[in-house]
Amino acid sequence: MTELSIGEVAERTGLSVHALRFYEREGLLVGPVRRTAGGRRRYAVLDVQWLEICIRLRESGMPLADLRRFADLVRQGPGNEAERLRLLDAHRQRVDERIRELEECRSLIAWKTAVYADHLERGEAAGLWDPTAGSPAAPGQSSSLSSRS
Amino acid sequence: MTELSIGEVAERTGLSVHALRFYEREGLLVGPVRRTAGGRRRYAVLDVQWLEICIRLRESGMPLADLRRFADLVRQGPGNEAERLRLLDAHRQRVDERIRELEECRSLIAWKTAVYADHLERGEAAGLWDPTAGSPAAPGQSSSLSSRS
DNA sequence: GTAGGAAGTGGAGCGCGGTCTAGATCAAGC
DNA sequence: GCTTGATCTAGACCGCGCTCCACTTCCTAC
Repeated sequence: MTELSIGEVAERTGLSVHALRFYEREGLLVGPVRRTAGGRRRYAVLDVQWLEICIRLRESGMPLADLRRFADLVRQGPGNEAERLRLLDAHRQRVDERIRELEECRSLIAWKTAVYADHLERGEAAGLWDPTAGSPAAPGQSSSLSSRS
Repeated sequence: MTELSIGEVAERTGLSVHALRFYEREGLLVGPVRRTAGGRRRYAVLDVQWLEICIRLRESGMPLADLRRFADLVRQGPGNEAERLRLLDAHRQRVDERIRELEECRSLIAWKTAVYADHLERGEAAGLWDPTAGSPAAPGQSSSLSSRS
């Protein structure tokens, strides 16, 4: 049983059957999926592996349009590897940038949670609103973001 | 000139004036923004600081609904710090999770770009399709994702 | 006083990434 | 044969986060 039904693929990839059909319609798959005599889809191992790559790229924020572009390139066969590389590399850079951004946000959030945790530990009465209260130092440039919240 | 017009706030926060009005309508701001006699918004420093927090939280993927909930809590004043903490902390955890996820994706993408770069360096003739070709080891569990692309 | 630009309001529209519906067909088990 | 459940297609619909439109009002400068 080396080929899978759409339901089985949905189960093991985490995509819904709806999403699987949608991806196919949108040209995100490299080859046309094989069908049974009755018209049902039969996914080969390669199809599922490709889907797993798609899922990773999507998870990391690649828009469907780029994913389609990548699938188009692969579908065209050898000869356009430089373009595939550019596409993936540009995406990797965006992912790096996004990670950096998230880490910055994370540090602000962590600092604010520390302010609250500290406040709660000292008891409800201690004032978050008192600007002179000693609280953990703020990260980044701005140092007075806590006064209101 | 300690208060700013909506245009000035847009310029320094990077939000559009449309978005600023939208955020206000959606209850994402803590206090009602002051108005001039003629009805124009005048943003105080605190308003802008709050917006900067909102922007960070949004950037890091907090949905507007949660942001509104947080604004509601702050608006209600002292006494609900524990809930604010829970909200922020839950978000921080999601951000951490997201960073982890992105890093995993990044390593797959980096590996695939390495495969392509390697291929191009050896010249267009070398086969990406040859499963026996020595290529950098794949990260994670799956080791045969390259054969198709 | 009038021109021009910024800002006001309410509400429609949009781009993305799916999700769901309707109604038909297929396939396995009794 | 019949039921049950998975799958099929085409196309409508949705939630989110804005964005834009139409039209009015305000304000500054000439």
